[in-house]
Parts: sequence; structure tokens; C-alpha cells
Amino acid sequence: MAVTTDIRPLRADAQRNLERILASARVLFAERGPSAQMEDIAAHAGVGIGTLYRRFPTKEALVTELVRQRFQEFGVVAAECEGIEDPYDALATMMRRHAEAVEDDIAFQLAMMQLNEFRWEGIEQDKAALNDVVTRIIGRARDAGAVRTDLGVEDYGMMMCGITATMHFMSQSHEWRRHLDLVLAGLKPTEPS
Amino acid sequence: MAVTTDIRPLRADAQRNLERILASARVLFAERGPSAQMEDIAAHAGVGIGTLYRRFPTKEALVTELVRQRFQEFGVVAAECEGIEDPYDALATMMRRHAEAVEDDIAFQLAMMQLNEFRWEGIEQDKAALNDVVTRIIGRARDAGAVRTDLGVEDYGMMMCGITATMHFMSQSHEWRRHLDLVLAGLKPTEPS
DNA sequence: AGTCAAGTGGAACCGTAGTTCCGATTCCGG
DNA sequence: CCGGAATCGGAACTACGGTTCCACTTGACT
Repeated sequence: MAVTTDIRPLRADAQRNLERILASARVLFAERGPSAQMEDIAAHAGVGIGTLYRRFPTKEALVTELVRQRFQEFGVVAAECEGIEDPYDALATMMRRHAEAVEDDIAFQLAMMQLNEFRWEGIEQDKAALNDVVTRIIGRARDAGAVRTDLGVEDYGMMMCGITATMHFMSQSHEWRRHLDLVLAGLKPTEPS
Repeated sequence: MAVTTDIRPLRADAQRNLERILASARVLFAERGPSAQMEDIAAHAGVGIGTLYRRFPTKEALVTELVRQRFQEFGVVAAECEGIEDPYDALATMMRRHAEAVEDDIAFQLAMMQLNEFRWEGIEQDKAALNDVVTRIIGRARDAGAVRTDLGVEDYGMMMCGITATMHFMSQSHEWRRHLDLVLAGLKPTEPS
């Protein structure tokens, strides 16, 4: 499943080219979004289109691979945040860090928002793993009385979707941090008033 | 600027066709988003593509006209909400009604989110008008101490962007209402704790 | 060094969707 | 009822971008 061994180790130059392709794709997709063109990516990597298509049978396959990588990073971040003592801080920090991780990658912003409606082949596993950690972090905050009692995991995707949208569509500056603040404020337990 | 008189009143059948085109475009764009095809719209309206292009020189022109109409409706809704006694209720109701107005129009959802980054020709005026009303409603709620003191008009677009995104990308069901609740909760004045 | 499967480059192909063009048709004033 | 300007229809044109194909090159193993 992982990176190594398929059947045959891939020729030295081919390996080098593969890495170049991935690097270039990362840059261009981040910069221009999913509409970045295959030819441009190949050119940027210094290879022909044929070479690119030898590794990734389709554009979608390429995008998916990149999204998967990013998604794993998400899992790592979440795991790190689980280590934070204060339950509320753990949740708030995770949200902030996840948002920051998305900040300068246009293609991933869109992927983030559409995670629930798109069928990303082979992401399910990483997604489930991330979901577990988030569930625990939210549960802990809730048990500690740091957030409203009706907060659930489902809310996490929703909130991130909204924040990512702000980030993506209101590109200039960092207004999205304010949106995050607003949402975080909305998480506080409803005062017994 | 308005609907009537340009130079010549438009022939009877042409007028009829224009209305049909607009109606069909409204339906198809709402249903399929901005990627709805010109040919389909023409077919749905029962006219040839040539006819469509006679009225709207480009697809963008057609979309823009529809967006403009919707936007005006937004202004009407806002004005109505300004009449609500309770300052907080006025704001909350406006947000809810604006969100509902967008609910089943995919093309307009995207337009809504991109309002700040796209250059919609000839919308500026309606946009400014709406902005004024929203400013007043938010100001009133703030003065009444119903919402945090640092809430501004700029936040309105941001919040609506986030909610629209939830609606658009997490299509199934009506989860967006929960997002709205969360955001509204976040607007409450920060308790002196 | 020789062999050849693996790998490479990029011209050509193809489908899609917006837009143009123009002969046929239709409203409307005289 | 007529003439012609306005309007119609839809075939054809165009641009764009993903994907295929294949003659040519190259790394790795004997």
C-alpha cells in the first residue's frame, strides 16, 4: 500500500522524474488550483507529457495522490494536538493549524471543501483515521465542559468547510482568522443565562 | 438602467423569447450551476442558440443578469428585515432569509461566495445599496448590546460566505442551519466572565 | 559491449462547449 | 397586402485541454 515496492523498483531516472513531477504538481496545483494544466506541470518538471502520463494514467490520479499526502499531514497535526493538556486549547489549536496548513494551497482548499461530496479513491482510510482523533479531541473538550454539549465530529468538517471557503473566496489578507475566532466563540457552552 | 426602453421596444415575439430565455436560464443555472450549457438553455426555452446570443452576447452576460436580479431580491429582503423591532432578531432573521434565498440556486451560491473576488459588471450599485442596509442593521444590533462590539459589515459577507459554502459543498440535508446557529452564537457579546 | 524492456518526448487526436455566420422566416408600419 | 428590417435557427467554426500513440533513447543486467 505504501510507497515502496510494487513489483519492480522503478529505474533510477524514472524515479528521479517521478519525484520531479510530484514536486512540480504540488507547486502548480497549490498556486493555480486544480485547473493547472498537465502540459504545464510536465514542462515545469522538465519532462514530456508522455512521461507524466506513464506514472499517472489520468489527471485525477495525480490530484488524488497529492490530496492523499496532504491529508496524511493533517492526521499528524491532529495527533500532535491531542497531546495538548488543555482540552479546549487542543481543539482550538487543531483548527487553527489545520486552517494554516491549507492556507497557501488552492487545490487543497477546494479538495477540503468538497471532501464530503467527492469520491476520492483511496482516501477513505486516512480520512477515517483522522476522524478518530478529531472525535477524541472534541469528546475531551465536551466532557471538560469547554464547549457546548451538542458539539459533534460532523461539525468539524462543517466548520472547516466554512473557514476554508472564507480563505479561498475572500483571498486578500487573512480575514479567515477572524472567521475562525467567530466560530470558536460560537463553540463556548451556552451560558445558563 | 432599468428594464424598459433602450431605443426601440423590441418586437413582440422577441420580447416573448427573451422572457423564455431568462426563465429557462434561471432554472438551469439554479439546477446545474454555472456550467449549464448555452445550447441546453436555448433548447429548454424552445429557441435556437442564435436567438439566445442575439440577446446576450456572451454567457457571462447572461449569468450576470441573473445574478443582478437575485441580488436585488436580496436588497428587498434586507429592507423588510430592517422593519423588525428587536435588533438582534432583525439581524438573525436577515441572515436566515438570505441563506434560504440561496438554498436552491447552485449558480447563485457560487456567485455569493465569489462576490468579493469577482468583478461583476453592473452589480456595484445594487451591492452598495444592500451594503447600506446591512450596515444599519448591524449597527443597531451592536448599539443595543445584542452582539459583540467589534462586529462590522465586512463580517457579514464573510459569514454568509462560510454558510453558503457549507450549504453548497455539504449538499445533503440542511446542515447549514446548524452552521448558522453556531455563527449566530458566536456573535453574542463576549460575556464579562 | 550487447541486448532489450523500461522509459521518454511531443505531435496528433478527440470531445466539449462557447461563439459566429448567414440563409430562411416573421413581425409591423405604410 | 407588401417590403424590409428585425429576428430566428442551427450547422459550422474555434479554442482549449486531457489523453493516446509510437518512434526513439537509455539504464541495468549478462
